Amino acid sequence: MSWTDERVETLKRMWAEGQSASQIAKELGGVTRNAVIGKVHRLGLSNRSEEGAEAAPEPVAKPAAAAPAPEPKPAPEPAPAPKPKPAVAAAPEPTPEPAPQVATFNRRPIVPAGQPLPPQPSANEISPEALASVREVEKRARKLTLMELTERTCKWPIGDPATDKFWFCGLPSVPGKPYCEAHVGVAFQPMSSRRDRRR
DNA sequence: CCCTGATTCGC
DNA sequence: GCGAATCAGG
Repeated sequence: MSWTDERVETLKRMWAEGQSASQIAKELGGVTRNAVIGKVHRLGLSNRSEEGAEAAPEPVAKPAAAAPAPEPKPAPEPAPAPKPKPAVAAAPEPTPEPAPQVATFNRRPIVPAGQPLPPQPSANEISPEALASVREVEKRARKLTLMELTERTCKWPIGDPATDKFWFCGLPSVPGKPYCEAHVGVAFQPMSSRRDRRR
């Protein structure tokens, strides 16, 4: 891979946005973070501050709600809409994943108005052990913020996104999965037997 | 250990 | 110019 104008442009844009070198490298593909850093320096924009330009935009975002996919995969064009919904995982998983139930047990989840929440798993069949495990593990959640999540941290949302009482599990995720052991247990269920009979 | 950017230096 | 290796740090 070489530094085509287009790739350089993407690099510049992402760097300006506060994306890390490794993130940029992933986006571009075919290069390592070292390459990105090297290029950044050669371009002379090592310092993220730009004279007479934007007022240093904080890294990525400071969402009041939630802005999931920190990885705008394609399109070097559009700015990543920081508006998405409580959906989180970016799992290349074919497994049916019943959107994480965001908080609340005795109440219908309070969704930040607007975005339709994906199909609720509702009263599905999750082993009591799994549920117990989840309750247990959530007490030890690292309570990470959106920006603290990495590919190795559990991205299971805990709490109500509409309030301050919201964070992500953050415990070590199962390799290849977006969640920790406990949350994988409730997130990934086998093709339900007869639920959903038709269609 | 995970991650960050910075620097060096052979290519 | 490029980027792996290395350094320095959180």
